Amino acid sequence: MEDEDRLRQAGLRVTAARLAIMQTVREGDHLDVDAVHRGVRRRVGQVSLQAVYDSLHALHRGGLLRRIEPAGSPARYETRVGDNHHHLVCRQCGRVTDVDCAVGHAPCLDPVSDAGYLVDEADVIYWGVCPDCRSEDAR
Amino acid sequence: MEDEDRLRQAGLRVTAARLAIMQTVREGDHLDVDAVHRGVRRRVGQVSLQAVYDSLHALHRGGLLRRIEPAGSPARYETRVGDNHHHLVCRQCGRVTDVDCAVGHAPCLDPVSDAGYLVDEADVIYWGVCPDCRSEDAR
DNA sequence: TCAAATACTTGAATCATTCCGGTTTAGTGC
DNA sequence: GCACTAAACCGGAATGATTCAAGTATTTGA
Repeated sequence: MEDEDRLRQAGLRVTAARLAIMQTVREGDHLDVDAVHRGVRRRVGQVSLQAVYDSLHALHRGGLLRRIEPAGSPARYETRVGDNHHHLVCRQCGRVTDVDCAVGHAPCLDPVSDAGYLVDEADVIYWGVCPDCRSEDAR
Repeated sequence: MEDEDRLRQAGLRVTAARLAIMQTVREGDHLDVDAVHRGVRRRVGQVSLQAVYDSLHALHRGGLLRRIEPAGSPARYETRVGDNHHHLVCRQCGRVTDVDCAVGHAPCLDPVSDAGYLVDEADVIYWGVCPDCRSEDAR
């Protein structure tokens, strides 16, 4: 499905900025807001940072984008939604890499005990050092 | 083991402020920095917020405290370290509740594929609505 | 085509956290 | 017990991602 339709389906208006955000995020690799902003401007010219914040929120609320926020780092966005995959985060360079979920389909949504909570999402972040930084260190 | 010994073992000096921080965090429930600060002052009088930040970092580095940082919320601390348990976080009130790990002993440390990362920690956060907020909502 | 709702703009505010330079204190060796 | 040094602590200022606010522009569907 096209971004345009996805936007409409989520009850959002279609604007050049939003389409550019979707493209930018899709082609990028877990970009932060600033990187998205740069990408959007490269595509469609002047767009304010606040508009990017606004739209990212709207797109996230509408389920078109997933937002991840590793401790101590600004928020990052990706287009892979709905499959509840997980993330590897490099402690040194901050790079984020997707990992599939171990436990099947709509997985990892069930804690051992839910303590009465109504759970709707699980965030799993593996912290470590990425291959590049490892070889960097070895030098 | 006493906090005093734990501090020394981590190569940290023993101060009234630090002991009070340990106590406060132990008796509290995933407190944020401000709450720790209030608790410490109740116990030992004037201590600066910066000292609390400093000490919490030192204690975290020394492995005496675990730090959790759910997206969009200030950092919180707990004394339960080393067992890699997980957390339920309430979307409405921000409350944090411990959950044991599903997968045994030193668990959840192995992603399906590590993509070449050297993984040393896993953060698992289940997002939902806590019992209190649920009954609040039902009203 | 027009009105209403939504999106975008600029500019300022917020707030947790960090940085800095100076002062005090705990711990060690005498 | 005393002095010395490194670690802790202090107040104050800076940072930086994010949000708020109020006005202007654009999309949409009637």
